[in-house]
Amino acid sequence: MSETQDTTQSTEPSSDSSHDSSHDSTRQRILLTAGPIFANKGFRATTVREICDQANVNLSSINYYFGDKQRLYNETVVMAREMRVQQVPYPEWAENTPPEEKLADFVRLLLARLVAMESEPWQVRLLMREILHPTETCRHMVKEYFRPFFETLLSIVDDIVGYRLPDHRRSQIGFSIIGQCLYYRFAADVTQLMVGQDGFDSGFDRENLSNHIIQFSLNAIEGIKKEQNTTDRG
Amino acid sequence: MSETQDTTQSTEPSSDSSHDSSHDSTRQRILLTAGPIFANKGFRATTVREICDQANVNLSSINYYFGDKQRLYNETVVMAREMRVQQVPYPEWAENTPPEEKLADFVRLLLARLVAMESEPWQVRLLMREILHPTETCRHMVKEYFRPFFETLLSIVDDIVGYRLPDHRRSQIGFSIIGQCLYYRFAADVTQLMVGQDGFDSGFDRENLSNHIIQFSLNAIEGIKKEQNTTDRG
DNA sequence: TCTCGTTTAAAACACTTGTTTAATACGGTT
DNA sequence: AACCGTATTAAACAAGTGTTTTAAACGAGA
Repeated sequence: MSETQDTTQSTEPSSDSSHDSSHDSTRQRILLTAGPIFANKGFRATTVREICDQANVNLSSINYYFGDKQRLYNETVVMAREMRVQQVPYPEWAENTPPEEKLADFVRLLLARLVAMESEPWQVRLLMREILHPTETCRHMVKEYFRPFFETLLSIVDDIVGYRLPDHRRSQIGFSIIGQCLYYRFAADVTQLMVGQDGFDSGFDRENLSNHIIQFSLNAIEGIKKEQNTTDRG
Repeated sequence: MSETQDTTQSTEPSSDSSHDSSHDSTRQRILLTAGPIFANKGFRATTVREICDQANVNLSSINYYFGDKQRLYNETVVMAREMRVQQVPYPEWAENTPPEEKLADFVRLLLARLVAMESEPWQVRLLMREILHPTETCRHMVKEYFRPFFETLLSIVDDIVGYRLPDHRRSQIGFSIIGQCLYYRFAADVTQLMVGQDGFDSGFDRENLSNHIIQFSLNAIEGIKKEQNTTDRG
């Protein structure tokens, strides 16, 4: 009765957790190997054989532990986000932190999470793939994580402006800031082609970049603030 | 021998041009059918059978006209760019056009080329794929088209600022502007998920968007200009 | 009509892919 | 030692892939 374990794949393989009970070193190894490969080549172009070879596990292990390739992919995506958030945690702000400083921290956080020039940011690349072509997994992440994250940014903008702009104006400002950061993730390769390797190394490190985006955005918001005031008065 | 039409691409291997002499309706049909499919599914996920079925040509036609799948893809990419540039041509400016207005036109042009909400912008989607994962074809496009395009933008920025900033500062400003535009191409789906279908339709049409990006960027540049001046004096 | 180069057609080929099967090795319990 | 559920292995399977082959249809010129 209690031993319903053998019904693991009655209707669907279910990939379920009956396996990961004891030592899941194999399972972990597959996940950590699959991540970077999926990140680099995408779901379709990645072959299970490649993963298994590189992880030194048998071909059928993927089916054994995850059911099929798709579910393995899903698990790597959620793992990627968790790892990335853990690697670059959210800042804690004091009560009296001025919003301008908060914005600066926010941009730095975003760039740190997105553009990790050093080390292998395969987690980021994987998440970017989801942003480009949202699957169900992504829809869930938007609702659960991206949206609150975005709302934080917008409330900071509100504080800087001094009052709340119309919804679409707030969002546009938010996307302008995020867009500048995202650009260097999406178009990193082309950017490098554009300014050359040397120019890229000298003027586009994260420090340099975040300073520019912060300044650029603060200036822009300041301008909007003034403009809004003049139209109010005029 | 007077018929030099077949020397269109001498050095290039086969896929050769001995075919396109007479009626190339089949060839054209393949190209125009392959474009959208490649744009939607990418190179790998697209099958030659799918293209042939949809174009109502025989399976071996691709090999006959293009040599192989890869060369067909390359041709669709260059065709896509040509079509897109033709669809949204570059503006002609009068001598005395103020740089602010040029910048506005530039942003509008970029958004028009990138974000064609209406109609099927499969050409754009195909080009974006190349930007994400540059191939040799893309490297050539960068050198030949993107770079001059970018330089135009930078010289406009120079005019607005009034003098020439250091190279990396100029480029950063350029990328901030382009980044804001590109964002709505790359992250369109997620953006829609973020603000909801209604909010998206009401506040994110191209007119609205370009106005925001123009204002945002002009404000930012104006701020940089002032700052630079104060640091000069201080 | 016959010929010949070009274009289309159908089938076959060779290979890769995800998935499944059936057998074996392992570790703890009785 | 015998047993049994778990984990691993090697082999096979079935479907799909890009490419090649071989033959047939077409169209114009002699």
